[in-house]
Amino acid sequence: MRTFLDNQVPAPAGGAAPDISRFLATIRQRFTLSEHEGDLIASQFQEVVELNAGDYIAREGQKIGFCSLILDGFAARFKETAAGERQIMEVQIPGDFVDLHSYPLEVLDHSIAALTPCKVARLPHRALTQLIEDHPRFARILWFATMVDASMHREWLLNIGTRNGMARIAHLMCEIYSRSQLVGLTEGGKFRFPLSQTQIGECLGYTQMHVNRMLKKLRQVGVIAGTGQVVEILDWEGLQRLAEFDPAYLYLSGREG
Amino acid sequence: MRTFLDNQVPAPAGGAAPDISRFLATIRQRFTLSEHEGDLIASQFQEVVELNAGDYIAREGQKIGFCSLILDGFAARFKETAAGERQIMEVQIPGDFVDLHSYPLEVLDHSIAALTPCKVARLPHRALTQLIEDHPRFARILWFATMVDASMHREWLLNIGTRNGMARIAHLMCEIYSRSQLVGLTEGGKFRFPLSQTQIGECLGYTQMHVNRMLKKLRQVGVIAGTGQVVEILDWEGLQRLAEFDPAYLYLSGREG
DNA sequence: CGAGGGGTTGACGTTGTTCAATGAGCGTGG
DNA sequence: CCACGCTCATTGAACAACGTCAACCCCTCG
Repeated sequence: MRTFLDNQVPAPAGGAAPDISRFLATIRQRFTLSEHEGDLIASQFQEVVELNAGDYIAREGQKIGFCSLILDGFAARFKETAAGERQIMEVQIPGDFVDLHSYPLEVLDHSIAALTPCKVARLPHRALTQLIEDHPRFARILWFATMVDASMHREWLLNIGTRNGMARIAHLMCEIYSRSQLVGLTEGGKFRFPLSQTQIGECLGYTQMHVNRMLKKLRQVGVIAGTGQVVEILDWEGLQRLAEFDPAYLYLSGREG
Repeated sequence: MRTFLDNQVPAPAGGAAPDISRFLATIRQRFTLSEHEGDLIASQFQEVVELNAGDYIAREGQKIGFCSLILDGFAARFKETAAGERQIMEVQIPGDFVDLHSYPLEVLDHSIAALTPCKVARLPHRALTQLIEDHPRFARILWFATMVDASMHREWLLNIGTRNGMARIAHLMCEIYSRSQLVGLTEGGKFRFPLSQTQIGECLGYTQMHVNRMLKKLRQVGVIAGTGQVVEILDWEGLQRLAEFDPAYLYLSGREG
């Protein structure tokens, strides 16, 4: 992966609304949403851009006028210390409406960058405001979506603050697997996990070397297999037990009905 | 402090609207809000309850129908592991609208409990819904308030994930001092900091013994003084530098104008 | 006056870091 | 085609940060 650079390659949207079905799937997991409402949201997206690994989607301190939805690829929210250490706060997968936070906040407190090549659809804040005015119900849905991010932040705090070694890494695996499953990105126990060991360390507060050793132990214990871009879960129950993983914080079950 | 128990002592609100001026001050720091609008919000609060240290304000997994605003005292958001280790995710001070998250989420992913005796005003979700319907502007303001919590979670992740020793503790001190200042709870460099060393540890992922040693070092270096309920900052610049504290994540400056 | 919550301190063990060397894979240019 | 520079992964040994165990203090409250 290249370092976090800023060269974006805009691609013409071609007039047709982008395929945001993965995003809609995450919404419909929790709210009822008619086909018409889904199309309405999709039609508001203005452009689709292709990003390289390392490209910024949003930048700390910047005032941006649009939100981005990941159609394809992986991204991450992160902040950096003065010494250049990076802390990743959330891994973003296809279907994630990544910088919805920028809508109420206007100026972002953190950055978001592509971890792999990404396809991203953009929705101007103006269109969002209009959408909410016409359909006040959407405000609650979008507010809810951002609150799930906050819930995930809290679980990560619990993870980094109280768990150690294999459990910490196992928990990250469990989360990404569960979320990938929701948007149809798993095949049996296999799922895409394109983070380098360095990036896993940046998620968990570990060095790359320590991540390497813990991954080795996880493989030795027999809960996961695969070392590259694709991870296979050999013992889902065991992995969950090891990580003390309880998916409640992801709010995957329905609310309204 | 007693352990986190569940005995709440309701106190009659007496008909008059509670004094939520500290909360309004935090809002007015970022948005313009007329006196009338402030009174309108205050009038919606239904009851004021007095809590003992350790009492729950909200409980993980519970479905609650109201939000709580801290009028007086300190509280904390936290989660627990199976082993009983507690991770505090946010320290709540007077003026904080603590479980506004429960409004969009309905079921909370974490618990909130009083750290000291607390006075808390309650606002039913129904009243909140009505308030937003009548004044759509309030939705943005409240959404914003919850997003600042998310921003604080991210800074805590950075703190626990990348900083160590004295810096980690210094950062917590800087945050509580800055936020206390906003609601008029500082006197010179002095502010109330009623967390036990155990609780500080639960915020930062340290044991009580390690917190003790780091506090000792902070005192030796001469940036803070005081060991009990009240902490005095002797060298604000030095403390900030040590902690790499940048208050931007608290969104204390105005937005709308 | 005894129990129990906090705080303080020391010796020692564990977890995770640092430094350092090595190899595998992959795209680029000669 | 191969050499090269690069990123990523792997491993070992020394070291630092932090946790554990244990003892002791002070204070408050019943």
